[in-house]
Amino acid sequence: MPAPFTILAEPSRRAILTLLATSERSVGDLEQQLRLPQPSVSKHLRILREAGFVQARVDAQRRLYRIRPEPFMQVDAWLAPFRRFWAPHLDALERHLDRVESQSRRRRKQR
Amino acid sequence: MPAPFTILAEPSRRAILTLLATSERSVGDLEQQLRLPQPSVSKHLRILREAGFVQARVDAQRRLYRIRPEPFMQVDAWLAPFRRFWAPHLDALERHLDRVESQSRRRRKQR
DNA sequence: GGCGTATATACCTTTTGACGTATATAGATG
DNA sequence: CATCTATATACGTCAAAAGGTATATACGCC
Repeated sequence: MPAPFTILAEPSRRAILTLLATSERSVGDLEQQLRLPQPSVSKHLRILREAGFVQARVDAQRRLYRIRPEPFMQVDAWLAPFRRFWAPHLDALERHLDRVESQSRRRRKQR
Repeated sequence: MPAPFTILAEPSRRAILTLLATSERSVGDLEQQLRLPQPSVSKHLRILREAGFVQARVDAQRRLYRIRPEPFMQVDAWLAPFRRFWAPHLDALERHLDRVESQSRRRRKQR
């Protein structure tokens, strides 16, 4: 299996993941949002799935894709040794990120 | 300039950066540590330099390379929206709102 | 100035990966 | 069962990127 960074090199795949970060989506949904040909979306999703970035569940003819955390964690772990170059107060940063995450979750509830 | 993720897709470049995370190093130093041909190291360093990942300073005939934080920060920022999928600091409210996702996470944990 | 060391670049070859088009599969619906 | 919708795959083409070899540049030292 290719390394997570190899997978993330492709802009359309990053765009797909960013959309899925908000919510589960069907292939057609992604196709519309990104203005990409359907086979292209399916192919990227296959690569993302095989690399563990996403997971599909079946809903009639549709496939609903959602994020899986493992490969992201690997990327995050690889990044760790470099954080000291820009994050002198790591715990302050964590608090900040937690706050941002909480806000986005609250927003989602309103739908 | 290519996106940071494009640069990081190459394994030798990630290896170079990981070595530089510890300390500043010369080209020959990297060449030895990684058992790569010298032109290969120089070429990767050029790409890393042009993408802002590293910076060189001159010491006689040698070039000493060191990490620059900016592109790493960009990667870290891109990763932010995905942290909620594995970040352990979930308070009660967030657990409630994320019920569906929590179920899939629990299933995966069992493996 | 000639030579050794350190690094960079040029050029060619090969591989990898993305894209487009066509087609296959699978379920839904009348 | 014929047809429509949703998604996946197969195949051919093309371009970007990596690797190897040779050579250039730059500095230090005798």
